[in-house]
Amino acid sequence: MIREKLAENIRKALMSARESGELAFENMPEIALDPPKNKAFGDFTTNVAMVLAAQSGGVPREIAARIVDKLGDAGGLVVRAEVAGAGFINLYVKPDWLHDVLRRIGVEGADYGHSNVGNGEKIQVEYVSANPNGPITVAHGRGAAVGDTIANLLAACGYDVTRESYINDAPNSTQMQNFGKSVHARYMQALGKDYPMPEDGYQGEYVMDIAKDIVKEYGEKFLDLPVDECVLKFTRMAEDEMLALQKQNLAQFGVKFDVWFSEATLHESGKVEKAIDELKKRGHAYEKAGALWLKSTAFGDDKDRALIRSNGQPTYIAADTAYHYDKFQRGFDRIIDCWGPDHHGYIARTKAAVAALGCDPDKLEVIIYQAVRLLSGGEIVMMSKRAGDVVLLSDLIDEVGKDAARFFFLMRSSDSTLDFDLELAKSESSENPVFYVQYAHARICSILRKAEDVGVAVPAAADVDLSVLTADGELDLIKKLAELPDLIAEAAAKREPHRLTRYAQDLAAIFHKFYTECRVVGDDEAVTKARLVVVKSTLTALANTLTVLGISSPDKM
RNA sequence: GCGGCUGUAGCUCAAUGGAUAGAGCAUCAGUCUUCGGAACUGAGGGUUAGGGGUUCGAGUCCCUUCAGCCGCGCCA
Repeated sequence: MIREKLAENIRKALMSARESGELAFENMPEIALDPPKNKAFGDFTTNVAMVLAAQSGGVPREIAARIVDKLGDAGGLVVRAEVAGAGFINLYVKPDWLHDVLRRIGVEGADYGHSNVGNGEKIQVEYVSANPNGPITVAHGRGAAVGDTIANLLAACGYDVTRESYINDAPNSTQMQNFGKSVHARYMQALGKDYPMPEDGYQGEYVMDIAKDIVKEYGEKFLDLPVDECVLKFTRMAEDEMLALQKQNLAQFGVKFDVWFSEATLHESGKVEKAIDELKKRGHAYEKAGALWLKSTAFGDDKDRALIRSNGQPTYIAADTAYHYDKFQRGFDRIIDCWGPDHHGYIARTKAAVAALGCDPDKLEVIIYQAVRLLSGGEIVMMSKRAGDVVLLSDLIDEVGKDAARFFFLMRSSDSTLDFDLELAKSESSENPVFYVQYAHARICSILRKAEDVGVAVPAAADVDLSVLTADGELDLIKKLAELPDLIAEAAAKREPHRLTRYAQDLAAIFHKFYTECRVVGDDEAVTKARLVVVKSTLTALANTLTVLGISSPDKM
């Protein structure tokens, strides 16, 4: 588009200046063209003169002046080019580049903002990955929103994305055993027995619900079973129920996985053993104190990690190593794991394990999102699964709605802890950013309904004289629309979904301003038609942004 | 002790190494109120935690000090 054309012309100017001896440089610098922060600095600005000065010497402003001189009107694209500040070149582009933006949006529609930079590269995003011993909680919620949106972003950029969640269902894990014991204790209690909960048992209400379900279906049938056998049976039953519940919770949140990968199957299929054998074969495993260890220190980890305990049971790390080995064997070009903050210490060992297996650890990328604090009336709502006062994702959705929940989880950089203000999220006012954004969408729909009422159809951009668009409110809005493709590409590349929520808010604000300044459906037919194109284009860009975020675009509110 | 994240306006947070550090909320003052007022305009408010360094140029990169949160198992 326009920027490639401008960059090409700048390159030509540079070459020409070098040939005439006015500039000296060895390597053609990258031509960065950015919309300036301050619109008094033109439509696009480039720092190429300063880059050249740093590379080959010279005074930036003088270099800039020579480039401007050679650039001329850049083949008719540029109205004015000027040197500013420390050596920036500010370009004022002929206004019809904005018309191209509108025409492009009209043609691309729901694909506007998407690209093919991924070029079909196979990429896997793993997120949520909860223990199947309880419902999805608010703590999982951020991971679900972040992982899902990163997957959406990558898909929008032409990657071949696989969404996957790992089920931590290893039958001999202490967590799952504890869970089974808790269900068992509640079962006994539900039948009126005085039976103690295990130490570190799961106190959540849902455990009692599971027990009651078992009583309802089977009555006292399991009362005489040996405890161990009964616990195992209950673990399996409860796990199935929880997994189904988790899927339901996530579906309610707009999250669906292509693959649910069970840890238990890794043990059953012998893949854990195989991975361990491979590590032994490669000489990266050794025995000590009756246990088998991975020599992860040889690959940058702080200490070696146990693979098989002295009691013969494989550790979580062993299974996780087998899991990542399996991912690599499935042929992904890139693997992204999305983990909570308590897992940051596992990056080094997971990469070490992968490297020890002969896979490229650089293909494995781990995104750590920081914790969520729920605030209600300024007070922190406590979350602890075992204590039972956990906040469930389904409760949060019931409270504030799916859209607000997703938007709030995605508002901040993943690196920052997130304070989730419940009152704000459910307030139906302009203070609530998700309402502000959705309101803009609904308002546009309302304008389009109005146009329909008075019998004006929204024309195609190509059929309209767009040169009547000259007001600041109109031009600012179109410039914002023009940013979307770069924004999505950048948010995808940096794995930063929060750029989208910010863009949505900015776009909504600029639209509201436009709305105040520019009446759309009015007496002047030419202006009405052109503005309808602008409004419809805004609708498209806003809806596309919200779609990537997994948030609905309401026609009415 | 080791490691991670964070520290920016009264509050919550933005800012590919770029120009005068920006939004929202709150406060104060206004607009408009026939396309949805869930809107818009303006003002005040800053030593980007402190110190050093790198360079044309640092909130951003490096070093260091301080503060807050989190993690550091033959748990998962």
